[in-house]
Amino acid sequence: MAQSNPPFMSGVPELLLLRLLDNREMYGYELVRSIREVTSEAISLGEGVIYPALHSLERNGSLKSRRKPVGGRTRVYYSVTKKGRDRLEKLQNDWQRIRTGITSALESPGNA
Amino acid sequence: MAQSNPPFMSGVPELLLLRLLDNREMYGYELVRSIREVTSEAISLGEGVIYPALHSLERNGSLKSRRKPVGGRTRVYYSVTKKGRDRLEKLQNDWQRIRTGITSALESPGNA
DNA sequence: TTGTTATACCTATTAGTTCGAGGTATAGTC
DNA sequence: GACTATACCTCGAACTAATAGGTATAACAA
Repeated sequence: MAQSNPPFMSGVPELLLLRLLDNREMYGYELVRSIREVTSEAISLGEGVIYPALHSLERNGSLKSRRKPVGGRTRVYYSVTKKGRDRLEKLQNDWQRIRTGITSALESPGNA
Repeated sequence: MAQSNPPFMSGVPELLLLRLLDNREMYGYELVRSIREVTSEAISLGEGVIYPALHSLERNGSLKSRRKPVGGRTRVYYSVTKKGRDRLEKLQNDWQRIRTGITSALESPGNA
């Protein structure tokens, strides 16, 4: 059914990925689990969201990757570039602005 | 250029419209200005967003409308139905959950 | 050895919504 | 007579998250 436009999720995968990878390099499968953790289970993003997002971010220069063999398997580790850090900062600003705006609206008079 | 997927905006028009109309009936042009106000200018939605959103919400039964002639012009006033109130509650819950999750993630260790 | 689960990567398709630009028409002001 | 504000509307483009499905190895149990 591919429920497409879930409310309030646009930009969220990108923000979370950049935020986590700004800390330390991680690989896709690890990021999937990590996102559940750092959001206190509030947000869960599947591999079908994470991998395309990582590829897209690498394509536009926000991330770089390196392949690292670990115990017979190969992991692809991603880390943030300068461009990615700039993008992260912009996203965080956008988030703050919208978060504040909505909070403001929801608290507006008439909140019986 | 129709900049399409601005971060963090999905679901926002729907939430704000339902929230404002839950208070009192309003018409489209009024809602456009009102949204700027109640969000402290943080969020601005054009008519190209508002009118289609209103039509869509009416189509799915969340809103009902009535035409009201005012000084030679006709305004279309919208108000929230039972279904719309349910939808509003769900959206507010979604918003809280995601807002909390993201806050949690952004405050996670490594916030140099 | 067979079956199952966890790890680890990936793509294709769909859905649908926000956005800017543009269009019509009336009322009021300068 | 021109301009701005009010008030409604549609169209097309762009984009992105979600589900479902697919491959392959390692580890563990039965």
